[in-house]
Amino acid sequence: MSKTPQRVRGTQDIFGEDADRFQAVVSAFDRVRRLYAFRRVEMPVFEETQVFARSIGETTDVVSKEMYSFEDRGGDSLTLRPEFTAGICRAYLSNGWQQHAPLKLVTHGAAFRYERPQKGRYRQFHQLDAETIGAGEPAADVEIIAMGAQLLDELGISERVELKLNTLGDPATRDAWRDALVEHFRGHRNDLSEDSRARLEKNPLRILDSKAHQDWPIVDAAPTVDDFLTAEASDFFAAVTSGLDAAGVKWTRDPRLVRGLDYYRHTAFEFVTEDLGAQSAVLAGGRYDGLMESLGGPHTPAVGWAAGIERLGMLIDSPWQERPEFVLVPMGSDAEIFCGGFIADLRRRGVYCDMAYRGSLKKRLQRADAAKASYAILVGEDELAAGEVTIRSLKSGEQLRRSVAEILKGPIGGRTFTLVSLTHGLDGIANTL
RNA sequence: GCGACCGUAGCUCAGUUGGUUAGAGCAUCGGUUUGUGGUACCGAGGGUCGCGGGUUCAAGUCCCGUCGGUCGCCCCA
Repeated sequence: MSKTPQRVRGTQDIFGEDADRFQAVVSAFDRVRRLYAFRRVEMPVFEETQVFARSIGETTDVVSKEMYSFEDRGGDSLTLRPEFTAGICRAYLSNGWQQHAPLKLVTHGAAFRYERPQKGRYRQFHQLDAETIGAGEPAADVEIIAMGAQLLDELGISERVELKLNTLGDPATRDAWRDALVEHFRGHRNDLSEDSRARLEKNPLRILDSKAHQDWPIVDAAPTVDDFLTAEASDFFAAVTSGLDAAGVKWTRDPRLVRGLDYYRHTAFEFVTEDLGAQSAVLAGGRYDGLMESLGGPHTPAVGWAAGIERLGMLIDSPWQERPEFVLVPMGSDAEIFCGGFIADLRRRGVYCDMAYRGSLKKRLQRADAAKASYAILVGEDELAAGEVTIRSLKSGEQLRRSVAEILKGPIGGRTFTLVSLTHGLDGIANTL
């Protein structure tokens, strides 16, 4: 057993291609959210425990077992955010953001749940989050789902995911449906799995997505929400589905898709995949019109979703790795000093470059090659004496001498000028100076 | 919290029915070439075989425990 500190369970050191994947997901998210006119917010990583405890209501198991809660030095109970929604709602209430309603927001970052790690599931994980607060119109549901769909499309994984959609109706619908479900499952109590018999008392809606095969016939025979939809709830769902159709977002109805908490109303949706083991959801959300009230605020309709960055990162194609255009290769201490200044000049002009400052010339060129740079810039005594550098194409091996003064003639920020003055004449690049 | 499987070099792994001094590839460093990368060849460093106990003449190998990892169950706000 090593004496050095180890990574704590369920955390990740994300490096290399995984880090590139992470960044690719976040970049796509930021691009798409701008297209939909969602504004960026940055939220605290921790909140008073009650922010999350009240948002998840009576499910005390989750509060006590699955939240990262701790006392600070003043004795206050704080909790690392297990998700973004509750914190954003708290901010909406405490900052008077009602004045901006309907407010379209996105954020992303780390979230924390004390769970057993498995594929696509970590204790510190990372989410994208989108919320539209203060909008009760079905158009808000359509817009935010369409944004999720476009994100998945731009990530190139729309073929690997499917949008499942359901409605939970309004409170009257939900209560009636829930009662009917309980009655139905009680009638088949002895045929249910052990887990589902326990769920019958704690969270009967969850029996609908039971993984136990023996439950499936009973689930299939269970009453669906459609039998209990009020006229308003039915109209709302019809507006959402026709809006999605108009937006060209493909969806399938999943009458078993539910949310356990009472504040969820109407729309529930999940983009699911079969490529992530037991974790099928990659982007999921719904309308949570009752949440603000459970936090003590006024009735405020809202809809949102969250998506796991790691899960999305696992699904996308390997992203393009950024590579330097130039690697400087100084030979000798005078050249190293010169290159330290020269590379700063190049970088101020916006050129992505790096310097190989260790080992023999051979080693330095190997490093330039390993970095997948396009060109190496060699500087030794000859070059210094002449006020020049040698540009070597790492593709063709062609080399040319270039005047330092000419390269640096262009303005700060003059990236194109600098690139051309370095590379023209190599690899068929014409001199356009 | 429960279950299954897995822990050997920095990484990926091999290691025979238990049998001498535990191996390979990749990576790292050096050399063939002290101013020329990708390819090739040569060499070097790097391991208390996760940890503890047991069985045995002998344990990387078998048994028990423990810690860690992976996957699944529960849960999924």
